[in-house]
Amino acid sequence: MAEPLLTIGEMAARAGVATSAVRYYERRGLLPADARESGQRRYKQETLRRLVFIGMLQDAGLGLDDIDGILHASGAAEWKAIGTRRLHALDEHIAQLQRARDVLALALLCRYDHPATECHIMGAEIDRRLEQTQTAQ
Amino acid sequence: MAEPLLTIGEMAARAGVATSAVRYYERRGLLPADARESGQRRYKQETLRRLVFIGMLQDAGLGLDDIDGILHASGAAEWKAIGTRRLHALDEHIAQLQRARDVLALALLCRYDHPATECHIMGAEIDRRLEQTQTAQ
DNA sequence: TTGACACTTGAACCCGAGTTGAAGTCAAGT
DNA sequence: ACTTGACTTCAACTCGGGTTCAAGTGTCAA
Repeated sequence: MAEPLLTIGEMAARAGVATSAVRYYERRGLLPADARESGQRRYKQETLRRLVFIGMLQDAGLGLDDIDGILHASGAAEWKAIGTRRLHALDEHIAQLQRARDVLALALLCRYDHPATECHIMGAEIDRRLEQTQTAQ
Repeated sequence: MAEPLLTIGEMAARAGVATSAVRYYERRGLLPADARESGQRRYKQETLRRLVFIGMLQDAGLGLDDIDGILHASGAAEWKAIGTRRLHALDEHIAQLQRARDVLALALLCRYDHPATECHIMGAEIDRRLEQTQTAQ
């Protein structure tokens, strides 16, 4: 089998991250300090997969603390709890961005040459927001 | 008309932001330094609306530099150019989050009690990613 | 043996968007 | 007269996720 070990540079390139990030993850305990060959890091294939996995979770908006929690969870229940929490947060985040997107798109439809703050569409949105905070207290 | 002026505290509360943020925006030139009454800021209603507007753009993912560009644009063409760029970025961002969301949701469906990295669904995703970076060079 | 090259370390620095703290000012109320 | 409360300034700090730097080590080829 003699699985070939990867240098930090190879692994980083294959995962599409900087070597500095790999060292940082190792420092944070997200990646194992697999082995050293005359002082230099040599990583297992498995560690490359873990590195890619970290990237996927980051894309989903998880912070390195959460990722650490998932990687070091003692059972599926534990990492799924974190994942579920983040999934909800992500859904909410997406919905919020979608609303913001729609407002922005609408504003771009303004036909006249006035400053953005005076756009009647934006004006209506601003009023909506102001009323919300008024009534929210 | 004698439009009532707002103290920084009132304005911040109505817009739902911290007073420190208002001072910060003023320093950055996003808000006008309307007036002072014995050293204290007094803002026009219009400035409150501008503050809310800033919040809306922030929600849409714009940075304060872009917001500054929009607020100080010399014509609609200028602010719309910024807005359009950010709208595209926002669309891409939402799409990317959506993909990440789907992967995360899928991973949570794993039925067995193994660590997240060994989940076969994640495993497949990891392989997809690895192949992408392989072929992408 | 000299150079190129990829790697090593720890510490310091970067960014954006504010927040925090210390020390002071001002007007109103008791 | 004193306290309270909201404000003022400026500089320094926070946070997350790294990046950059200086100085050094190890290996290979010409």
